[in-house]
Parts: sequence; structure tokens; C-alpha cells
Amino acid sequence: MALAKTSTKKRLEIGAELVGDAEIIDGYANILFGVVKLIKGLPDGREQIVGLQFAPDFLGRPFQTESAVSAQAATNVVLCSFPKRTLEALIKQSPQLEHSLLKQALRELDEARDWMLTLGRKNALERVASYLLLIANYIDPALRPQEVIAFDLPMSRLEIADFLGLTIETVSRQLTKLRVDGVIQVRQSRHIVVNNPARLKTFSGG
Amino acid sequence: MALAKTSTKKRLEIGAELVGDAEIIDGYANILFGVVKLIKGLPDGREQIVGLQFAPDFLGRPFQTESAVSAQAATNVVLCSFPKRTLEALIKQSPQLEHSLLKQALRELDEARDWMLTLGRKNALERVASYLLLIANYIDPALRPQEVIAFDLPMSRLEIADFLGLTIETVSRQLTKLRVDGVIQVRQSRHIVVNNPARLKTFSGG
DNA sequence: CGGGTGCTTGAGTTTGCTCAACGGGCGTGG
DNA sequence: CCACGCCCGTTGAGCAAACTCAAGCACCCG
Repeated sequence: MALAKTSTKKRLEIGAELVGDAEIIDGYANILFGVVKLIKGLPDGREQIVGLQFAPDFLGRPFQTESAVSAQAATNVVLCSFPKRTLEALIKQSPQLEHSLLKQALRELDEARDWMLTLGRKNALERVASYLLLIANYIDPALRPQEVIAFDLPMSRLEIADFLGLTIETVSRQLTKLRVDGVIQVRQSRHIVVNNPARLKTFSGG
Repeated sequence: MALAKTSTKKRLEIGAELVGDAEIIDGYANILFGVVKLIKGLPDGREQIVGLQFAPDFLGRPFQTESAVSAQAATNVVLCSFPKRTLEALIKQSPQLEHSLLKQALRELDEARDWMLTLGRKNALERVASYLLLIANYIDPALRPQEVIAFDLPMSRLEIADFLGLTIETVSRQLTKLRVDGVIQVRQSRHIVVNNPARLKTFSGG
């Protein structure tokens, strides 16, 4: 990539905050490995995860920050960051880059709106099923309806709850229900086997 | 505006669907007057409003549609639409335009994420209070905390419920509660007087 | 005046939350 | 090596918030 010269590779431990790091928040970064969560909170401590960024997503907010979301590494993360100045200079000389930023922003907007439907209108079981499908789909974008798929959840129960607008207890109960119904298997609480993606989808409410 | 030559002014009756209209969905439009709602639905009929666009917002999805959201006029609407071809041609010769599209997409993304927090973590009363503040803020962006403000809601109770992820009965009950508490006055069900925006804000959860 | 639509209110039910106890995995220290 | 504590997740019991269903009211229009 043309940015190679000015970019720096960074490793973030799980749980690391990405705000505070001026170079990252002012500039832009490319996630090479791992999962970053975007969080919004209320004054009384309630929190909602408003976005998940997987490799190889871009990360950051060009032009005017103040986005009021904070970012945190959900897993160990490796990213390739470059300063704000570099990015803006590159945009000036290459409309192509701005175009790809626009495409990513529109994709994130679609994802956010999909999730608004989940948060506003789905019940707890449907939300958990939707979440599992989201992760399964990230692990294998070409997933077939009848194909068994296994993966490790990149998030704790608390993080899942904060993503789904539920409590940890409710998340746990719905996972148990899916397990008892034979739709999934749960091992070591992080490792999930989806026996039947098509059936899981029927639980997700569409 | 430079687009004046190829643009056409359109009037939409309240309730009119904007999908189906190829010229609008493929292209882009400028809302001159009124409110447009963006809707997502589940197969069983549940619906969630995932965005509200007020004048003078842009409307539409450049490059690759298939956004799976449908748009509908919440009030009578006047918009100025231009065909996809025109827009794309203009973008080619003016990076400035793409830049403003990016800015609008980022703004909509922020709004969507704000609302995810509301949908995922606020209770019914907080949601209704947040909605009233949202509308009040649209009516008067320079609203002061102690200033009384009156306005007509641009949406029915059903639409408000679909926006807040609630039922119409719950919306009605929370409005009653705010009225009984003296925070607002309700006249003819559409006309709202906010006696004390600062106090309303304390009900909105932040 | 009758019917329709949209809103409000009430009663009962359901869903998910709260609070609390318990259990397994893992790291630390004896 | 085992004992202990800690963290995370699970499970249970009771409760509270929002939903469902149903009735009633105001307004509009024919």
C-alpha cells in the first residue's frame, strides 16, 4: 500500500483503549488482526456497543472527531496506523481514497441500521441468534445453510450483552436454550459449534 | 445550485413510498420540505424506523443500492431529485461533492449510533423524552435549556413507537406521565409544548 | 347521526431484569 | 502439589417494566 512509508504497526492488548492515543484517533488505522469494539455510554454507567470492527476494516474518523464513541480492543489487536496529516494529504491527491472512505462509511451505516432493527424489535433469543450468525458470517462469509461451523467468540458474555442491549444472565440463558434445543454446542463458554446455521437463522427472526 | 438544470422538483403526499420510484432511489434527492422516514422490517411484520431525514438533508444511496431500507414520506414532502447518472457525472468532475457526501454519511452514522444507545439501553420514559428532545432540537437547533418551545410532532404515535422500539400504548403512557409531571403539555395529540427542556433532558437519561 | 381513525386508559400477562447462590478454570502462594 | 481466591459464566426465584388485549373517547367526515 502507498501508505507503507508513513504507517506504523501497533499491537494492542485486549482491553486497551484506543481513545487517548492521539495518533490513532486523529488519524486513521487499518485493522490487521483482531476485533475492535465501539462503545457509547450513559452518565449512569449503562453501555452499548455500537459497532464491531474486524480485520481488515479501517478505523477512525477523518475530518472532525468529537464522535462521542470510544474504541476498545475486544481481542488482542494488530493495526497499522498513520497520522491524520498523512491521511488528509493523501486524500487531496487521490480522490480514489475518499471514495473508498465513503464506501466504508455507507457499509457501516447499513450495519448500524441492521442492528437498530435488532435492538428495537427483536426479543432476547432472536438477538442472541442474530449475534451468533453475525460472528459465524464473519468467520466464514461463504457459509452454507447446512454446513456445520465452529469458532471462538471474540467477546465475553458482558460484551455480548452490551452489544445486544441485554444483561449477561439473559445472554447466558438464551445460549443455554439454543444448546438444549440442539442448535448449537457450547464448549468452554467461548467456543461455539453451530450445528445447523439454517435452523439458527429461524431463531434469529429474519 | 449547479444541479438546477437537471433536477426536478417533486411533491410527495404523506405516506408515499420512495422506493419503487426509480429516479429517486437510483439517484439522489434533496429534501426541501418535510420529513422522510427510513424503515426496516422483519418478515413477520415488525418494523423499525432506522432514520429520519429532515430538510435540508440529502436522500438516497449513491453507488450500489440494495440497502434493504425503504423510505416513506412521514409528512407531505417536497424534494428536488436528480437522476443517478447526473450525480455520478458530477462526482467525477467535482471531488468536493464526494466530500460532502462523505460528511453526510458520517453524520448519519453518528445519529444511527446515538440511537442504538437509546434502543439498547434506555427505558420507555427515557426513549420518549429523547425523542421529544430530538424533534425540539430539529425545530430550534439553538434551543436554550430554559426556553419554552412548542411544535407539532411530524409523526403519528405508531410511527413514534416504530422509531423508539416500543408499542403505541407505551408511547402514549409515557407522554401522559410527562404531561402529568408538568414537563410538557399535549394538545390535539400532535401539538407539544415543552415547558422545561432542561427538565425534559433529565428524563432522557443523558 | 353513524362510522372510522387515532389516541388514551385499564387489567392481566409475559419477558427480561435484579439479586443471590453456585460452579468451574486458572493463577498464586503455601 | 494442593488450597485458596478470583473471575467469569450459569442457574434459580422473585419482581418490575413493557406488551397484549380490550374498552372507551375525541375528532373528522360523510
